Amino acid sequence: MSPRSADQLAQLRLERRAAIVQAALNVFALKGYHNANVSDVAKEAGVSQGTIYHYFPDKEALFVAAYEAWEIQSFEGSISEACCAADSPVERLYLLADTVATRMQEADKILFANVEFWSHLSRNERVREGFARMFAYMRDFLARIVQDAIDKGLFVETDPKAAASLLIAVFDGLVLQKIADPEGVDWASETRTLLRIFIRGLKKEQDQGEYHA
Amino acid sequence: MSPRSADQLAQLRLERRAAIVQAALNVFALKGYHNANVSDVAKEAGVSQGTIYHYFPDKEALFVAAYEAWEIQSFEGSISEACCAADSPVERLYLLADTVATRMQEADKILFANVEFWSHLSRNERVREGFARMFAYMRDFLARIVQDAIDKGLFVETDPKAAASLLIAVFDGLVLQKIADPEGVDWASETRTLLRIFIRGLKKEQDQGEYHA
DNA sequence: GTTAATATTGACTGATTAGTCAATCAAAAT
DNA sequence: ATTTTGATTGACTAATCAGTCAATATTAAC
Repeated sequence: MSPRSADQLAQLRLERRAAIVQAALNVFALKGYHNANVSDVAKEAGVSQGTIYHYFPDKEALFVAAYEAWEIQSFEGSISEACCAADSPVERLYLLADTVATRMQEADKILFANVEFWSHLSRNERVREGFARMFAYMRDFLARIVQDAIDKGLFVETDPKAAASLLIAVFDGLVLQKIADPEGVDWASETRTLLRIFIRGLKKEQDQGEYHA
Repeated sequence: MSPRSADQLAQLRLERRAAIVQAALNVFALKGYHNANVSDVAKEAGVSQGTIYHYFPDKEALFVAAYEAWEIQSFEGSISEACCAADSPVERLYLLADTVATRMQEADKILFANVEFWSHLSRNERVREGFARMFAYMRDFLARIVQDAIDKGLFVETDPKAAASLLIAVFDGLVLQKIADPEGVDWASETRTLLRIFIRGLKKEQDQGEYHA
């Protein structure tokens, strides 16, 4: 009917591909890599199994694509934005924690995806590279905030990258606890408590014997 | 040849079972649940595949047994001992961190097992229960130390269980980072830095602007 | 020494599923 | 209208592997 340009076709192809990736993310996150069949992904995406293999050479490539989509969805978007709203570096850390906590709470699926992906870290080179890239991105992002706080005389002298690593480690650890006991982790409160302790541990001037928000 | 009592036989049976469990732990930890075949475990244990099924009803039961063995190996033994050596609760925390760090460093296998087991948390009820039990054990253990520190006026008033959860979370998170980049995590130093920040964040009386070991 | 009971074996099976391919369809170009 | 190009399909295959079982070995009991 309506004639389309080559651009439009390429666009359509990208959209179809994106739909498959999104379906793969949903299915892998829900069932895990090994329990998810390629035909499950095809059904979820509303295409046939053959079509999947028209866009991806094999199941592993599909998984990696889903992993990268998750990576982007998780970090490139809202987090970095949300974080630039606050003025002081300390406020920025709190805001960042809140944003992460909110995302974690609303996207249960992603929690599972998370661990599923982690379990492939040790076995899939491309996943490992993707993780390393994402981790470096997050760590440098946080490290800049910590460095800023040090420069402004708010934090004691410390290695900002190490501090950032530790912050990320805590969030990752909380994710695991949430998976083990979904009702037991109150994200909003746990992350705030955590940050309060952590920031008090880094602050130069401190109230004696009292927390402060 | 030599006659044996029923007790000795039962003992032999237990030993054979333990050998299979240990083999399962090695194989699952190395290859992951889905990539490890029951026949691999049999070969590692030096028995036939049929024998495995004489001791365990199915692969999942074998996995859970391996998980529980790991659980016990990881925590019941050296950690609680090492931790009771120190006098002050703060020293006890440092000692505990060192012990865990050492164990993590020497047992690469267990790191992988760790994540492999985590990835089954969301899908296997028995693994989830085992994890919850182990987590509660560790958390209560740490919480008692924190409570002790609060009682002695060393730490500010805080929820000791929440503080303990956070400590565990950081260690778990560091494990993940270690898996993603095995060379990048210097356990001894990272865990000490972590604890220094954490303890300073909890301490009542603080040096202003300086860390102290 | 004979029998009973239990442990062990490894070849086999039945089910599952990643990946293929010949046939079909749809759109674009001529 | 016809051809060409590429997307789509879903039935099919080839391989894998958890779990079985009839046969065998080992030990205990009598």
